[in-house]
Amino acid sequence: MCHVRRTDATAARGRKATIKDVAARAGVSPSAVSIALHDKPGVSALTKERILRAASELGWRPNQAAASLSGRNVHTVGLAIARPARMLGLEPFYMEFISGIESVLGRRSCSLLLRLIEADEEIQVHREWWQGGRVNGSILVDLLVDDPRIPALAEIGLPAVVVGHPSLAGPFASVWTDDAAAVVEAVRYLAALGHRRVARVSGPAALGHSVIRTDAFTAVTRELGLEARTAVADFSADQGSRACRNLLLAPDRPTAIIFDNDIMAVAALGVAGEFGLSVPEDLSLLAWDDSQLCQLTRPTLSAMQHDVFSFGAEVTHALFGVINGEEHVSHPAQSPSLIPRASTAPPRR
Amino acid sequence: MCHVRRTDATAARGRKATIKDVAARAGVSPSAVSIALHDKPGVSALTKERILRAASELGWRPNQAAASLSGRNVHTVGLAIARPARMLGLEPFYMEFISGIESVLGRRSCSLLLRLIEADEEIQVHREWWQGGRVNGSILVDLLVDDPRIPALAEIGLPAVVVGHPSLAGPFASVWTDDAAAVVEAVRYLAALGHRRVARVSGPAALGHSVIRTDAFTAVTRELGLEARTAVADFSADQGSRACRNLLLAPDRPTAIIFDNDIMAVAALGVAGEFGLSVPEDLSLLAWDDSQLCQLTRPTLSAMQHDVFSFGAEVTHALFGVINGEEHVSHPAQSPSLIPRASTAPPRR
DNA sequence: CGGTGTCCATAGAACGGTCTAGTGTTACTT
DNA sequence: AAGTAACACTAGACCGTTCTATGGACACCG
Repeated sequence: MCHVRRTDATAARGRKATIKDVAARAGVSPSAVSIALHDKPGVSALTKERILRAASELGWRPNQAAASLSGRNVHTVGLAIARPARMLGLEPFYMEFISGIESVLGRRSCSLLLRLIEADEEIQVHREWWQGGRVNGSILVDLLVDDPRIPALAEIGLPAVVVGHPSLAGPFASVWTDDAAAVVEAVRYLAALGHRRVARVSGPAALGHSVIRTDAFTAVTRELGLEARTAVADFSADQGSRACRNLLLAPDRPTAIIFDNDIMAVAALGVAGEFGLSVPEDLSLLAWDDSQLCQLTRPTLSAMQHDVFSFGAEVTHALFGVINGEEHVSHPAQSPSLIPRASTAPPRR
Repeated sequence: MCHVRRTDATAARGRKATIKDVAARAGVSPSAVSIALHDKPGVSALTKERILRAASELGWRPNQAAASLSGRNVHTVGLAIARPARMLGLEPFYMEFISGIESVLGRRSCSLLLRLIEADEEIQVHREWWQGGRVNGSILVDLLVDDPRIPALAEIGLPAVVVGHPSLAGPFASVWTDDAAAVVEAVRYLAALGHRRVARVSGPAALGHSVIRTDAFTAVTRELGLEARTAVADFSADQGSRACRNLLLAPDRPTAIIFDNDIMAVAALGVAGEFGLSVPEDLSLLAWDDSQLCQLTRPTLSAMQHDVFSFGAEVTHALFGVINGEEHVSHPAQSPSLIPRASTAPPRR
């Protein structure tokens, strides 16, 4: 389809212009064109102008594949995400994260190679990308405890940055948020409001950061002498609701619940309604990964806020560090901070 | 910096294995390796096995850049999205759409080249991608009325599929949902419930589908003799709320409002609360682009449902059609259909 | 035994750039 | 005037594949 006209010269040949066409039109050698294009010393200002004019007249852009082949830089980084499609759509996290990545890539005229996959395909995909020379490096997300990707991808020498605590990252550089500190802040806040029975709905237990948060939650509630309980879910509204129901059905139901993302917290608002509990009087709810979603609900949701956009940008920055062989790329990103809204309050006496 | 071990041979040479290394190890010529890899006739079963073993021992994958350079297929399609980062995060639409795209790409071991950009960069990005040989084709979204991308990208011969009505697509193939029919269905439904004053909060007026929906809305409300009003917003919660407030402040406020996406509809629930109006008794709300979001709120939101995942898949399918030079690729996708939930009901007398 | 296929395998030319090593010209030094 | 340095530009190798043309080996046929 799309019957279209082409610019003069390309149309005539029926193919895209190449560096040779440009060289011919400007009356120089291909080398000169390459030099002119990259602003390197070696051609006079006059010639350069002539070359660039010829290039734009022919609508020529250097073929990236050819450039990569000699130049060694493919101007691309890879990201593979393994979560069910439906869930991905709803989670604001990834899109914001990707936006952050792009904000750094754009400045370097690099692009993101994206793949949404099943978890067991990921090693394969990165192998293909790296060994096939499609990417300069990759970003690894959703790290598991003892993640099989770490040894496998280290083995093939993939330059990568891990999004997660260094303890999960093996030999890779990593950028992480201090989840433990954030959990402590959240629990202390609820304790200060007067809550004595506090629960938490976590993400999948296999995820590295779930474990880190769970450990921190256990430690800090013990330290403060709180009654604590954790239910495991998978970030989805469904499982979040179910976990929440189970917690509320227990004989001594908690007066405050912390959720590992905002979707589950939003879903919990509905569950509270089912139980005839009013938020925050009967039940305080505290979300994680604060997105605009938390401000859309009534009551608005208190949340542990996290600048996901900047986080993505920092991770990408770190990846370029790794690619360029810099040392000491790993570093913590800004810690999530508590944004109190209308869903948390002292418990009813 | 990921100090890592490499597989034997690559470590020794300090670089990735190439087809020559594989050929040498298997004791054949590079051509034979290429033939074996692609399952083409020309090598004996025995040799082939030897070659594949050598390849896997060296961890070799064909370099995509080199393959593209001769083979002409870059196994990549492009997608550039121009919306502010924050908004993208919240809109479930794009992630689901991308998931759908991926579901088709994955089967063909193609990848998606993604860029989040400012609107005025888009032509430039596609030029770069296409003329630089980075993509085999692109998907164009968020079509405007008289979109400048259409002539510009047709001119350079980019194979592309437009997401939107053919009237917006110029010479390009397109895949679209019948928005006009959906608007009619929505309005008829509200009219059948007994609503006589119906309003609509649209997306940006420059968007092609906003215009199509607005025209349909105007036509059908006139036909049914309803009092109709349209307010323009930009899909964001903020502007959605504001538009909703303006509608509700009018002397004869509407008893039902249709929104062009679900974010704005969710935001409107809050606004209704501000005004002391209960949904759906005092005010019916109908969302568009039904995502799980609509089921998370209380009351749940009635919505025009739209299988965005399949839509993405169909568009991608069509793009492959265009790339392969097939005719008659354009076609409508499934029309959105009404999912009545708790936010719509007959108006209070 | 020469002719004709068939099968296996290879040589070598693309593909479209980048980059190094070089050539030729001019200007400046001594 | 010879030497040299700076500059403008080019030839050609090279990156890692694919693909076409071709060659050799072997079997079958008349």
